[in-house]
Amino acid sequence: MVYSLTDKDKEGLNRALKGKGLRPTKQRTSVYEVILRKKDHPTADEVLVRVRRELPTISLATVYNCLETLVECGLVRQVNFDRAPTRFCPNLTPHAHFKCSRTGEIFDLPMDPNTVEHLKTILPKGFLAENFDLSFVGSTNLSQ
Amino acid sequence: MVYSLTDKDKEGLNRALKGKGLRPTKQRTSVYEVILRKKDHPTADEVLVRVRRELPTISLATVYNCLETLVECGLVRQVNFDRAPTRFCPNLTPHAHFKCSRTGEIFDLPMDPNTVEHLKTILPKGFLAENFDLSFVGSTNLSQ
DNA sequence: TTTATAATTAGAATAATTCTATTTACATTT
DNA sequence: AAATGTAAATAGAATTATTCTAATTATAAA
Repeated sequence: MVYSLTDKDKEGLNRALKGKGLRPTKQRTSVYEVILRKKDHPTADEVLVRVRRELPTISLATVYNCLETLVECGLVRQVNFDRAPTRFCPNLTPHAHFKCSRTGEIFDLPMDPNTVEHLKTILPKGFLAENFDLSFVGSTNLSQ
Repeated sequence: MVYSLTDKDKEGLNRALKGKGLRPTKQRTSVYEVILRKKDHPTADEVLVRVRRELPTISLATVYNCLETLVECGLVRQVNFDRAPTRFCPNLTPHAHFKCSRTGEIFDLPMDPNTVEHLKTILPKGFLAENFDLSFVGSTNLSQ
């Protein structure tokens, strides 16, 4: 094994899975590992490539299954942009996403609790949000 | 013609298209008409069905072309939810979307300018947003 | 250890979107 | 008004993204 989860992350995964009555199989562990290791926003295809370095025979269907499980457990989030495949994100802190239309790069933008609270004020009575996805598209000028 | 655009909407369409050097063909007009008429959030497939009542031979590819053009002209917006086909929205006022996970229904949630300004404060220096997409998923209890 | 269940697998199936090559419509120039 | 050039529409194929299916394997519990 080239990579491996920290004890803390491993434990977090085990606890979250157990909470749903699910098992920490090597596929799930490996997918989680890959998602945590490089904190970018891979598509399912990209996850497949990375996981295959550890588990050369894993299929795309299993990667989808594992990612779906991780999302259900609240360990991974899905990120959507217009007409683009789903991307997956291990950052569980409140944040938005920004895609640079020039480079395609995706950035996490942290949101303070105050902003999150402010956001929720737009929910009318009777609307209970389980989660939200806030994505910006624009251009970056990071040269300064 | 059963339906038709108001003069105001027609003019808005013409002006927006002309601004991009494009022509108001009957397909574009009809797609726009359908999108404006029923203010829900149809997928491209649903738009096809509706437009075919007017233009029975129009193809899905043309519907995609027209929708893309309308998006580029700023007359229609795309709405994304996890693992779901793109939906299209004619509401150009600042708002978010809420999808009820029970019924699948999608609601527009208006955002006041103050909230929009607040949102933009999370953009770091050098990040210029052209647009954003804010989507909530949760449950509604509209029985009260 | 048997048994029951959950998970994985490959590959097929489906759904969503884009591409291609041809035809048609439009606007402009003659 | 006819010819010309370009934009748009078209059908259908191709591609991409995702889900489903049925068979096999792994795991946990009895």
